[in-house]
Amino acid sequence: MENYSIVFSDGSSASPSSLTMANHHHQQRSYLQSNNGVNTCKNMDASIDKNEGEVAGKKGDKKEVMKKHKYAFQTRSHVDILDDGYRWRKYGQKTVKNSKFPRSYYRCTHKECNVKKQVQRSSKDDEIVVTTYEGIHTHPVEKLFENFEHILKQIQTYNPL
DNA sequence: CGTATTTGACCCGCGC
DNA sequence: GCGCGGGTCAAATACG
Repeated sequence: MENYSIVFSDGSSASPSSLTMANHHHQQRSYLQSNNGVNTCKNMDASIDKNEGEVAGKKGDKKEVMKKHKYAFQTRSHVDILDDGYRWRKYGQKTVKNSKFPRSYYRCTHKECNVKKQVQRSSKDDEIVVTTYEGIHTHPVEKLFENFEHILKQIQTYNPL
């Protein structure tokens, strides 16, 4: 878990003054197999646990050991939905224990792009929005402003797989 | 009319 | 086995 100070340049309402990011390196195959490829983000879960309670693993494909790219970060924002240039379709919402705010589940609307993300507001500090990305887009962004894309690139640069 | 959201049902893993 | 918590499906609904 490392901290970054990133300031958005457009000054939009979604602009975080600080951004904390947790990442995970899934280099342990034995771990993957022992869990049927389920939860590959032990470190990230632990870091989120401190803030929000438990985060369950996702059901995975046990046949092939595929890499799961999962990135979680939290921003200070008054809006839940950060426009990162992609289009997301909401497919679920669940209440989380130990949190008065629900968690929303989104999927990338692009065809054959299986990227998912969760958005969850902290119950303690309702200014904090925790966003979890899973997967890598198989297509370019459509939108012009690439603020968040830029941030993601920075994250991936700082945390090479 | 096509697409996105809402929302309860459903599924699954896990602990008791 | 059953209940619980978390994640997803899908039918109904909303919206342009």
